[in-house]
Amino acid sequence: MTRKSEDAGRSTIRDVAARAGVSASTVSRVLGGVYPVSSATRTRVMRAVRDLDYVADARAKAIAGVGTPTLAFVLEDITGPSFAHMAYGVEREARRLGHLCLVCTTEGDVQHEVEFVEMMRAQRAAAVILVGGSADTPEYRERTRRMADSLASAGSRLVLCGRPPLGPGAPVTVIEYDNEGGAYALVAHVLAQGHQRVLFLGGASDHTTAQGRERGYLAAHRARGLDPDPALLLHGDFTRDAGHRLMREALKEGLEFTAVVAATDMVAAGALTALHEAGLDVPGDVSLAGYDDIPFARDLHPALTTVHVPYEELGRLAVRTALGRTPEHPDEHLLLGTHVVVRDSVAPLAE
Amino acid sequence: MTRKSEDAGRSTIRDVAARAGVSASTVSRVLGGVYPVSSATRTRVMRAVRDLDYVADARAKAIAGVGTPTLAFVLEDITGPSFAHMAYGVEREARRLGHLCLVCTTEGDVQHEVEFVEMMRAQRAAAVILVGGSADTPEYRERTRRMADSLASAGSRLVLCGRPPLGPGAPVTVIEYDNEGGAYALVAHVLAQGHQRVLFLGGASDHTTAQGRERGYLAAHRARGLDPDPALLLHGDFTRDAGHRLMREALKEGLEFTAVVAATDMVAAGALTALHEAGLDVPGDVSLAGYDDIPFARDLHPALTTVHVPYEELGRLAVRTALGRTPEHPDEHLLLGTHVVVRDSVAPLAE
DNA sequence: AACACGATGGCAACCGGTTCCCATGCGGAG
DNA sequence: CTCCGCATGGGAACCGGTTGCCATCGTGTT
Repeated sequence: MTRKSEDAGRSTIRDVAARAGVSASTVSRVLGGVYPVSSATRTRVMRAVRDLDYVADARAKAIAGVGTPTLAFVLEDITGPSFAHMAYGVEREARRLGHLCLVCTTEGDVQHEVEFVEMMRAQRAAAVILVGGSADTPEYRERTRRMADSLASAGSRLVLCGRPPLGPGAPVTVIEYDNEGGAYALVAHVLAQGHQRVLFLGGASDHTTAQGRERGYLAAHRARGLDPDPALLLHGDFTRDAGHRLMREALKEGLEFTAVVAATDMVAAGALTALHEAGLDVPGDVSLAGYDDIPFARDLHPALTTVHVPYEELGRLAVRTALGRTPEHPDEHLLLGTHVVVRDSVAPLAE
Repeated sequence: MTRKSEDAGRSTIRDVAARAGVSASTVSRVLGGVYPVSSATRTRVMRAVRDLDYVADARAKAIAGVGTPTLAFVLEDITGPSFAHMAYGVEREARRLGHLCLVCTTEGDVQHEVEFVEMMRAQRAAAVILVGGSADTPEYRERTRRMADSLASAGSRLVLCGRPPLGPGAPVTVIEYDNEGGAYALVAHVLAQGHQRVLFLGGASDHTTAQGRERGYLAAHRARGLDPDPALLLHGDFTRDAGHRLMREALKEGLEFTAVVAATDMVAAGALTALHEAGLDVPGDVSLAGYDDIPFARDLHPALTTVHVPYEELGRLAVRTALGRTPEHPDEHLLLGTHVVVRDSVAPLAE
């Protein structure tokens, strides 16, 4: 009889109006809730809405200026535990603030990133959050600055989360965590155990996160009047496999060291496996430390000494400050602190 | 002079038209690309577009029927490694197919889930992917079925990914992986090593994923004519902490067993730590196996024997089949296979 | 009984695009 | 030289909502 069920969801506000015997404006007002409508009319409208299983088209509402705001966030790889935690923080806070949350993984492809940001500008996203370290080249700054400007001119906002800042004047919000400070504290802890030759399993040498951690490594040495052997600075990337490979090579080449500091826990995990494969005991034969304090760090054997980074908090802060920005509170640049978590993988130097 | 820079991004197609001295339709056509436009006009328009830094409002395009389609996916917790991999698969495939990807974490709250699905219906999302096991109660079926119907009537699509199916007739796409089969194979492998008393660290007892794995555990025993001691079936959840706690308790209570099968690798990781804390050697004193084959499984010590689940592929398939559904290819119900990965944590029973 | 006023709800304009349909103007063919 | 047709671009309707403004109607007041 009625075509009620077959294409119900496709119905428009005018269909509802027709069925309720009122005008579209009235339906809109009933659904809006504030405008005074007689209860008889309201009932008829609500009934039509239910019959038709009507839901207002969010996109149409958006264009009329009453939509659910959206926020986007872009990262290299969502499977990385630390990124996943940032994602979690972002999503949670976005939800709390009533925002929808778009996500894009770039797999490190700059082109993807640029295109996605452009799409977000078209979507009129309230903010775009770029997550994760990067090479800090002039090209990077130029490109990122352009994205920031174009978003800003569209009334949106670029947030750099754990990414190199752009220098003064760029319309960006920057939230970082202290890589250098964390690495400094961690390496200082290792050196305090008497180790003199500590191997550093770093990331890509142009990656700012990696650089910061490396600077901390060096600074901690200098603070003790030590001058680390450059041969002990190895570079790979932030993956488990890189840690495994680098460690194996170091072992094969007969590099001498009594402790290893990895640039991330993932790297440390790979390195640990390589050490075990070589029959070495950790921390008996060699000490090992990581960075990030991913949940798994506790379950490595021995439990990994590492640096805790408040990733989830980072994500939340990113959206909060980006969205909460007002003329009185313009650009912000936050630097979150970290702290080392002492577990079992670093021991005093024997002998 | 010109107000070019200050509010550039806010410009509409009519602003561009005015600046180029043409009509809005012409601008639309130039940007659309197909309609014939003289090259002089095209140049003028493009120049105006560049000057104003104009980008068409994606929401307005969407309502006019030419938008970028969107797809949503909903999970409990994005920080779980297996979920994160599904998320990765979903996002990748969505991007490949030109879809935007909305994400929502529910933290297990059913209300969130329902509300979010309703929002997605309003957003006219092409598909909504629900990820992760759940209790399979009548209430679940009822609720989920309602979501499926309402999405279907709006021309959208519900996908259940690793979730209990709804029975025949519901407009859903279901993609599962074989929990029972995987657990069967894994436990069979453990039993084949001579173990007789194998402890099972399960998940919530009403959770379908947990149930499937438990069924596999039981079936493998029966296939060998064994009747497992019910005291060896422990229930917690899929977290690392549950594994740790359960294992500690089992040890304290003096439960007898020579092998442990955990319902997930996370649980296994916690259990492994508890075993180590108790001074037990794995696999010397007790064997241990996990489930999921998360990347970290290799770096536990000993490397964890586990069941590989193609999570990323699962995510991709979910979007592909949901989007590729046509009248000729209606509902699908796929069951992906798994395989056990033998590493070092399970050893033949000594003696 | 006439009048004022508040409560309701419809009309139409608008948000920012797309596209159908038609008018114009140009060039080439007969 | 006239006629025809195609290339080009404008006008207006439409997508699905919201909202300002105004007409109407019922009721309370004097």
